[in-house]
Amino acid sequence: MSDQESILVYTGRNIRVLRRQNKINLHQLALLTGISAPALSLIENGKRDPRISTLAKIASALRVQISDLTDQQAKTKPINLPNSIRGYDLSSLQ
Amino acid sequence: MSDQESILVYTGRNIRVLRRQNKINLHQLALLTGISAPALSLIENGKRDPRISTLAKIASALRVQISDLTDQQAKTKPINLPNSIRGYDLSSLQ
DNA sequence: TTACTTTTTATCTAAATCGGTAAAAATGTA
DNA sequence: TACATTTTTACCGATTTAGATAAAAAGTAA
Repeated sequence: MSDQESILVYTGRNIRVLRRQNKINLHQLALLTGISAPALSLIENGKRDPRISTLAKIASALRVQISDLTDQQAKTKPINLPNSIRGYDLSSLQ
Repeated sequence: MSDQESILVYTGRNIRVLRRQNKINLHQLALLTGISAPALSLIENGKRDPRISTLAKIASALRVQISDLTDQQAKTKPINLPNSIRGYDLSSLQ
């Protein structure tokens, strides 16, 4: 043990890091998950205590395991895949 | 990908396996977590969608990471430590 | 079988999530 | 600066979690 930081805080931070690595904004993540952008904002800021099904939707959209969201020391440099398969095609989303 | 089993179902199963490996019943886990035994029963049976703070309490009581609860293929044979430090001293709990 | 323990289910109340909407604030860009 | 984008905050209503309690069901041992 070491840090005494809230699970909500570092889970939210992990989500934000992963979302920005995918270069999508809250609105786009909302479209991908079905979770509203305001709710996502609260979760990323550690101000909401999401259910595991909510975490599962986020993990699925970001293509990571739930543990990648809940691990305190998340691997910040994940899977650097070639561009062809790295991101989503969000062209259909405004 | 492969299985299409609910996160709730295998998370609940992981908790039940880990709880029984620690040889404690729902009542004792309730005392350790502050979560009522009926609530724990629902979670273990995949009938409730717990918040991550609830999962965190359970993980802490079982001395595992949250990811050990949410991983679909959990390591069923964890840390076989010597008896002296393996379990809790539950003698103070009835 | 009869006890005893453990788990499950039901009901109630309080509090929280969550989507939606709207507006405000913050951030970024020209 | 001005303008656009993004994020945050504040409501609202519907649904759900969760503790408490009690009772029913299931499991275990004698």
